[in-house]
Amino acid sequence: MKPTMSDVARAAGVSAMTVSNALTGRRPVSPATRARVERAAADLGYELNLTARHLRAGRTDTVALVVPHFDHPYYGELAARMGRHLADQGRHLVVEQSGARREAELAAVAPARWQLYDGVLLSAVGTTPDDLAGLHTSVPLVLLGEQQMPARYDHVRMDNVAGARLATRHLLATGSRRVAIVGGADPDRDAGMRTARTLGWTMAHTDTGTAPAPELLVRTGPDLSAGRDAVRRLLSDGTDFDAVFAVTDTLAVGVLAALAEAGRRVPDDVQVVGFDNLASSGFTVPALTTVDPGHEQMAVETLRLLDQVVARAASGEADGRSSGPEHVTAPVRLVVRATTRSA
Amino acid sequence: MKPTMSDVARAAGVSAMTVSNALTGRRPVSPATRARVERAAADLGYELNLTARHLRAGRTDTVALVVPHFDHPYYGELAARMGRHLADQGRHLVVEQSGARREAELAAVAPARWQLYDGVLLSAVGTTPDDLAGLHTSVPLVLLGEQQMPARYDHVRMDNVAGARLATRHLLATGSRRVAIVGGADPDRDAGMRTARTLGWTMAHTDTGTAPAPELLVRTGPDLSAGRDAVRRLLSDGTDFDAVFAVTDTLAVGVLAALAEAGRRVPDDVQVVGFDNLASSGFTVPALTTVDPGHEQMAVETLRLLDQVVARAASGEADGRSSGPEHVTAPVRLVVRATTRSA
DNA sequence: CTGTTAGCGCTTTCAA
DNA sequence: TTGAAAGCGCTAACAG
Repeated sequence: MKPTMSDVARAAGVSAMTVSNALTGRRPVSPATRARVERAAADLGYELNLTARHLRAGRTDTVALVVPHFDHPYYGELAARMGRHLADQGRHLVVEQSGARREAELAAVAPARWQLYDGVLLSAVGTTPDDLAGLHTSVPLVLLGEQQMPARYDHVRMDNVAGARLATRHLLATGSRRVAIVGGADPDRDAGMRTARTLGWTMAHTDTGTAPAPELLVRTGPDLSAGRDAVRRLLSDGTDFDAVFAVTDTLAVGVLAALAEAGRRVPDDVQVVGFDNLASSGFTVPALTTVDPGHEQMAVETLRLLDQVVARAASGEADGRSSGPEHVTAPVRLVVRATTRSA
Repeated sequence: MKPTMSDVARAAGVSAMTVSNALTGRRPVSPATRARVERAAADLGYELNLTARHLRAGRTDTVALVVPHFDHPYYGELAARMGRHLADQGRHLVVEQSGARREAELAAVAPARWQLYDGVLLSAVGTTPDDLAGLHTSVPLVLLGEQQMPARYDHVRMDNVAGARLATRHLLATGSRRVAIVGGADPDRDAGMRTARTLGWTMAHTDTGTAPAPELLVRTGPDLSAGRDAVRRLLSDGTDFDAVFAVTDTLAVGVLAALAEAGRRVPDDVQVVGFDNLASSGFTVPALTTVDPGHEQMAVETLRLLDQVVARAASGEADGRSSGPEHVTAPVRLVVRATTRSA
């Protein structure tokens, strides 16, 4: 059997309480006692049991971040950034993967898990507002993502419409007239990221008194290959286009690959803009013009809200009115690189 | 106060034990009782406390994977793959980030955390074999990574030397004579991934009865920009080279960016090979030839070893001789794409 | 500075 | 089928 504090206490000839104090330093212990305790602990190979401490303390000093996929660079970068911030504050971050599945997202924020973590950041893509609104408690939960979300939770998002509008406007301002959107969505379907970015694309056209041709809207999957396939399709359909707004940088990489393979020059024949400003986006050939969604602001705001809601929960408030849930939209910014011409 | 099982029991007019049984289904409960319990639980907004269960059960059904950085695609893909496998088996994976720092890696496998997880997969890059060898217990731990590792733990790695040799041999076989290595290391320094891959590069030359010129070895950081900067330096130094072996695909992306910016054609003027076969590597311009390190085999082997060591720990064996630690090297494979000429 | 008591919330006995 | 008691390992709270 694994040795416990009592075992150490017996071996050192002290009480368990003293062992605890000696090991954690929470209360002063005489040097002699501390030495004896440490000796005994080492001899027995004693190891602290954190589950017991958590049960006792009711806190874990750990925050969980639930993302759809570990291997999507956007989420990897998000997790890394969050992890750095939390580590700076001496807290732990653990990341879980939901596979973008509704059940997995719900399981991750299920009541049962709420004692495991002091708070949960959920990057929701598979759940409906109703799913989340149905949760019957005030969990320390902050929502991230571009879906429609229930109003009762704090929520941080990026300004998708403004970003897409900015991107598309830049394409139109630099001489493009037929701007395809790769990864677009029907505006009347879901209210997710794609829909919002499609709306921005449409609005940019409206701004200049035009309207995009319907055949320029290409629906796709989320992966690199989807971006490539979309452009191949456009090309094989003979659709006329002189610019592509890819709704994510990931898709944009596929778009660039397809254009290169078809011998279309970027930006001379076709301009390209992405969205997300991934770390790798400055290193495509040519370097990708994209929309920065305000990564850092989102991270900072998210953690601020988390602290707020955790404090609210700690202070025993069931559904406190001290400060209602906030809904933050981070500001976007266009990053002009080499896949677009200068104005 | 949050309601507990006793609260539910009182409300339902039964014992806590019956609540537990009714809710978990571990033991049969009469339909009428179950209904009353469920009713009471719902009314009170009862939520299971997992920390208590874990303390009691001594297991968490959760495995932790500790990686240096969430935002390095190699680790993101590794985590995603592990997560999928474990989810298929009904177990949880949580991922932590060590920042590649020695203390963080040690903290992640510190005794204190071992009750939190049924097992830990450590992607070690910051620790020395001695650090890990010093751990004084038989933790369910499987090591991943290309460092030297202490023999007492299971360890899964890729065949770096063979892979680098394969890559370089391909470059030499397709007509290149001056093969630069970007991200190389002095063979007599640490025994990490870079050293191994540098060794493979050297061996490929030896295989053909030549030796690489020292100025073709470029030391770099790990990032995209490091790959770009390495090539810029090579170019500005006037070093003659007609191929680049980048020790990671990430560096290779930077290499391609720098070559494009300098107007060197790939593969006509300069051939390029990477290492890791990231998901995005098929979508560079041109598509990157690279070494696949056997991702899937590594994942499968890792989980096999983990199950083994967890079982060993569960069966109370202190340092069981039933089956010693295994050291597995996954086989590599060259993936030829468009940054190299065909033989 | 150190010890005693009690209990975090759940579940494994053992008994009815 | 249900219950009572005991305890997982740790640490507040209250002595001393």
